[in-house]
Amino acid sequence: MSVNKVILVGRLGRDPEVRYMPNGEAVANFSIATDEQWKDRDGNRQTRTEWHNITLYRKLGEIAGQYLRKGGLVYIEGRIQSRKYTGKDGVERTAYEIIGNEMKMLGSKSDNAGGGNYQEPQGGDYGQSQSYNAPAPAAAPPAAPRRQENRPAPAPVDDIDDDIPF
Amino acid sequence: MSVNKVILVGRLGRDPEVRYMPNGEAVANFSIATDEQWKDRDGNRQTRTEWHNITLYRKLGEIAGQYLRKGGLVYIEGRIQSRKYTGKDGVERTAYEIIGNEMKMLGSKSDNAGGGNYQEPQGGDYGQSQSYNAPAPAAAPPAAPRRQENRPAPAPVDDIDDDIPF
Amino acid sequence: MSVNKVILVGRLGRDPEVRYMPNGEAVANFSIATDEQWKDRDGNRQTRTEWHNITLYRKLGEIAGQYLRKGGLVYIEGRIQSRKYTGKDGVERTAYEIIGNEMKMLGSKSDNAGGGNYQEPQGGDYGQSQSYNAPAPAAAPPAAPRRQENRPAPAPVDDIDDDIPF
Amino acid sequence: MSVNKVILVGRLGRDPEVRYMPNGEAVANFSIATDEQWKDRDGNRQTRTEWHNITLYRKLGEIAGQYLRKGGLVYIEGRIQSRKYTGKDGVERTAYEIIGNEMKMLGSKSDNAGGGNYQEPQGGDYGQSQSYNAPAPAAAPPAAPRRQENRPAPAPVDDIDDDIPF
DNA sequence: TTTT
DNA sequence: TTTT
Repeated sequence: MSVNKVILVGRLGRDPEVRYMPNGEAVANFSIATDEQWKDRDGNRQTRTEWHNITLYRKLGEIAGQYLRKGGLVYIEGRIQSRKYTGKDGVERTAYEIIGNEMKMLGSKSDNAGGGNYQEPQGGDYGQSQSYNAPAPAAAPPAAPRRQENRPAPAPVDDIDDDIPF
Repeated sequence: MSVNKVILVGRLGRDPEVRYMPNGEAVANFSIATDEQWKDRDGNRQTRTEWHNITLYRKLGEIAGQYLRKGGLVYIEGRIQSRKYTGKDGVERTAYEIIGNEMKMLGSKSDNAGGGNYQEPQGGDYGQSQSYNAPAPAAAPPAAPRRQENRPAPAPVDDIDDDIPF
Repeated sequence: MSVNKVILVGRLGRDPEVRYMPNGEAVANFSIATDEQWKDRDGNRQTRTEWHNITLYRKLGEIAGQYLRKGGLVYIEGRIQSRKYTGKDGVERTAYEIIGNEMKMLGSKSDNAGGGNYQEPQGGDYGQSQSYNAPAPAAAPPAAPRRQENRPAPAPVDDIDDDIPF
Repeated sequence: MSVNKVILVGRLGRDPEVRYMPNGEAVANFSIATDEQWKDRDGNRQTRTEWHNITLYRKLGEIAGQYLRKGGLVYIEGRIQSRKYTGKDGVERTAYEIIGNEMKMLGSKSDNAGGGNYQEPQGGDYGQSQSYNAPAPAAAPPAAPRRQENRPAPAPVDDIDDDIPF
């Protein structure tokens, strides 16, 4: 009865952060930039960058952690989701994020590499069943950390679900 | 080089508010609900409603004011845009909204009517050139109010761009 | 590395036809109309109707058979797929269809009803894992027909994969 | 009242062909490949390539002719449109194409270059008002050829609207 | 915080 | 006909 769909193509501002929920499922967070350009009334070219906070769960989150890199170009399909939280300053705010259910690495050349000993070093597309997509389980410490092979360990678990959302 | 696209189908929580910028161009604001449903681990059906703040400029804004109504089903295509603002409490927050560039009324029956003496009383689709879409001009009092025929006058101009974004 | 996505909202020209593959999985076929309207150079309003052939597999196909009806408004998300076939006249042609992986019934009122003794008589949304979506298995006779409760039996199995694609 | 939207990201099989209508407006034609990959029941990785015929009118068509190149990665947003035609063999067929209203060059590196003396040698995004998009004017000889600077002249005009659609 |  |  309703549709909530977002399609983004943009570049990562940083490498993804991958954390694990108590049940061992991965949660990857990163943000991507999209730019819009237009000419103002004086004919001057203007640019505006929008940063989108992306959250990928489970298998997609793991793949993001393995293959996506700062500066890489990525296609994300998902939905908009808001979340209320209270900051360190005691102020309630609303955070918005994109919960992705589809992710495809674009830009075949240098960016988003990752290589390592994986079979898909360059590009690929990955889907996730919408039906598995329970809304925004809060990130939490991993039962079994499952360290990534070719990148640093995820942030310490006590950093998770801190007061700043992204 | 990047894509920022949102596609929503949902119902309006209230009638649109239409205001006018100094140059006489319309700005319509309203929010629409999308629902997602899933089963939790106990097999219980869960529902979550997300409210999306929509902004339509110019011709699209005028058409929204004329035809869209609380409860009506609408298709919106646009882009995500954030905006920083400082609330009455002096706290800075970020508001997110969807700047629509396409709008189509769905739900042929009672909702979204409007009828009046227009030729398209029921449904219709309306596009807007992306190139006309300068990013988020701040809403402002109308140079020439151009009252809507079949709905109440827009909110008093001194309400516009107040501290609460939506 | 690539994206092939179609989003349609339109009305069914006929009730869906549901057939079954040898393994018992459902395949629903129907077409939906989309209209575009524009003004020609003389200012006359023109309309053009495009008919889209939709194919839904498995669970989505079953749900379509149960709930979608001629005239009903439906949201379909999927991908474009072509298929070569040779007609009765011995001529090879290419058929295009939309393989849907998401379907949502819109238009809450009379259309698309179905009612019966199902829990979701009016609207609802249904997803399908992309990963289950093997490309276009040919439709075939059912191993176990599983008659639909509130609609006529599917077309005789020897009609399936005939020379005319839709 | 309806939506007909296609979003594609894929690579061009050849350089675009640009022709001109009698009124001097450009029409660019090219096809792009999208791939889907899945594992069959034996766990073997399968690939299927779909070729999409793209048509871009006016400004978008000119930009495509200037910047898009064989092998380049491109984002296309548009609508599905069918067209009946009779081939040399006297057989009537239906051709499907995507009429694009948005085009963005992706893949910043080598592909899609074009450089020349233009200001946007690498990537960029270009929109087109939906409202200008009259359905499929037939391609025709140019009133004023307007030769492209950095590519060969368009196909001879008597090749246009021949019996084979793409 | 990305990229051109 | 592209690409990895």
